[in-house]
Parts: sequence; C-alpha cells; structure tokens
Amino acid sequence: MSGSAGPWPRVIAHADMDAFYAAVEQLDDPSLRGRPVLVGPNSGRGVVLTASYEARPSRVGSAMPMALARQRCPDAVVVPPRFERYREISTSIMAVFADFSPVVEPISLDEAFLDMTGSAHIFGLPEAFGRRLKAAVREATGGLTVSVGVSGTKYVAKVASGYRKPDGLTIVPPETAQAWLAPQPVAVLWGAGPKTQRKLIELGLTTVGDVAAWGEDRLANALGRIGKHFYALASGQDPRRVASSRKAKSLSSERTLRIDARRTEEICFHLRKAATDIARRLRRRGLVASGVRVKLKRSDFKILTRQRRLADPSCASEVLYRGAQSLLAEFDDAGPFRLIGIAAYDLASAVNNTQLDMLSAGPATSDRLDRVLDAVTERFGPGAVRWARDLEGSTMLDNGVTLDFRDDEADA
DNA sequence: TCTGGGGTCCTGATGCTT
DNA sequence: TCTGAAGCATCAGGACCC
Repeated sequence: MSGSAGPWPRVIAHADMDAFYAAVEQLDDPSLRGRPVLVGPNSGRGVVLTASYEARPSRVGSAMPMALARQRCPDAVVVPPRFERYREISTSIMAVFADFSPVVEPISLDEAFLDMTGSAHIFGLPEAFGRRLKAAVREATGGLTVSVGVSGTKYVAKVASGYRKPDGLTIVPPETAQAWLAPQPVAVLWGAGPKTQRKLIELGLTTVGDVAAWGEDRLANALGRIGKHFYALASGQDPRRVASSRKAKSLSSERTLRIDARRTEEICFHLRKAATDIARRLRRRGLVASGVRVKLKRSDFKILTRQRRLADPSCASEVLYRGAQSLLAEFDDAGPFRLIGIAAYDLASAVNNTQLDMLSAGPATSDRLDRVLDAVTERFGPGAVRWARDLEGSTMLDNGVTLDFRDDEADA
C-alpha cells in the first residue's frame, strides 16, 4: 500500500466485497468456514458464480463451468445461490457506504464507487478513511471483508481495489497513478476482454505502460475508438464522475434450458414466462417499455436477436409476449436453441394510475389489468389475485377484455 | 472444460427523411 | 420530378463487465 496524503482534486474510492456470495454462505453457515465453497447450480449447464478463497488455489473461479470446477476441486461444497439473502446484505453494505459519502454509485450487489472529494475533513486522509470504511463494513455485516482502492479517478480506484485481495487497502495518489499502472498487464484495462487482450499482445503490448508509450494515434489506428479509450486509461486520464443515480435502459429475462428446444410451442412457453417476469419487474419499478427483443442461442452458441418497437409503451406481460411471439417468425433458423430470452428496452416512467378504481374506470386494456392485479396483491396480500378473479365476468369483461390469469397463478 | 444471467456500449448495415 | 448526400433512427451482432 502506498502511504500518501490528500487533498487531491478528486478523491474516489472503489469498494469491492471479497468473494461476496461465497463469503455470505460461509457467514450464514459456520460449517462452511475455512472450506472451499462454490456458489452456483449443482447440476445441469451452469457455471460458478463465486468461488471462495479456499477454492481458488485449485484454479477455479467465476464463470467456469461447474462440472470443470468440481473436477478441479472435488472437496468443494457446492451451494446454490440465494440472491434474496445477497440483496439483503448488499442493502446494509450500501447503507454503510452512504454514511461515508453522499455520492455512492453502486455497480452491482457487491461493489460501489464513493466520491470522497471534500470529505477529508470528516474522515481524514485516504488511508484513514479506507480503514474506517473497511471496519464499518465488517461490523455491519458480522465479519465480511471488503477490498478498497482510493485514487483520483474511478479507473485507478477500481484497479487499486483489486490489487491486493482479499481484505486489501490500496491508496494510489493521482501524481503516481500512471507510474503505478505502468507495470500492470493489459488485462486490467477496462474494456479489454479476452479478444482485445489478444489483439494488444499481437501488437506487442503486454503492459499498461506499453499502451501509454505507444501513443494515442497509433492505438486509434490499430483499434479504433477503443484504442483512444485505452490510451486515456493508461495515461491516468478518466474524467468520469461518480454518479449516484443510473436509469436502467433495458430489463431482460433469459433461461438456459436443460434440453435444447425446437418446437414452437415450447419456445413460446419460455417466452411467456420471460414476458411475465419482465412485466412484473417493470411494474415494480414503475416503468414501461417501448420495445421488445427476443434472444435465442443456438446449440453452437451463436446468438440470434430480433427486436421490434411496440405500438404503445407497456408493462403488460401479454403485450410483451405478443410482441415477442410475433418476432419468432423473423428468425430464419429453426433451432434447436439452448437459451431463450426476452429483453424490454427503451424504458420510461409509467403514468401513475395503478389504483383500484381502474377496475371500473375507463376502457380496460391488458396493460391496465396487469397493474390492477399488482395493486390488488399489494393492498390485500397473497391470494388476492384469486379474489380479483371473481371479478371476471363482471366489471372487467363489461369492458370487452378477456382475462388470462394463468401466469399470475403460476407465479403465485 | 464446455461454457449463466443481467446488463451496457459500440459498430456496421440499412432504411427513412430532408 | 428525379437524384444524391447527409443526418438520423433502428436493427443485429459482438464484446465486455459483474
């Protein structure tokens, strides 16, 4: 860890929980502590979501096929993910972050940027602040550790948090950032995945310092826009601000099937499930979508997509499903498909009319009915959908609408 | 070894409008 | 009226991130 003092023009921290899902499992189940733990599906075609640090010496890690991970680490305990629990702990971690900074940008359940500019007078120099943040997270969660990086830009803070894991604290003063980055491999460049890393290495660029030395123009000529981006990062330039609010641009739901699907009815069954899931999430967030996109993954992993704008923005499962179903005809490939999914895109805030009086007011649409059902459930609790169903044949059908509750019952 | 799910952003192709 | 260019929106695919 570099020991240095602010104040800097900007002070940005990146906090990243260590092996978060696996650590939560070990926290909740003491018998797992000290043992290799793999979080992920125990069967089928799944991959490892998180491997505990005890499992990592066996060369297992995130995104690795579970079958391979179990071969490499036969002693590992495989635990299915419990996202509700992770969300719960994430909420308390984010609350800790909010105690330290008014500007917190969550990146996922287990990591966030904090803008600490101007907070030095409260929390002290970056190192003191980092220690206090780590201690607060540990206390709030009952023992989980977080790695923290602090620097003058988001990018350097992010690389710094991953520099010494687990339980690390790395301070990189802005004036030393470029020199600190220079010996790091190109894999730390934000946006350089496996394909781009190969390209960089073919160009003879193996470290961030090599990239900075190559020059902006040459990088742009060789790689296009992303080349300029890499040059900026490698030179320690990253003007992005910590943004406390981000609007979702799309919502998606997709499933990899245990057995590849080819029959239209089967594909439609999965499309309907996905549409129902997305519609519910849209309504929960008060959003409507203007477009729907269908995604199919062939057995050879080739991904095909087709998208279409909706006649009117909607958060109704039926509308999303009909849109998705109509797109099926536009695929010139009959499958079989290993994955089926839908994304809703071009999201906007819904009008605020999810009130029960909609039952009798105005012409009913399936969109409005969906929201009515949500409102009924929220107000009267589980089982209320059955009660709402009794209205079938009266108010709703008077408006000329055919009700279809199959999805709601299936999900209840 | 045999490859998840939920996202974002970028690029090139295409079609529409002016 | 026709044509081409420019600008813009949309679409499909690819790469990436967590």
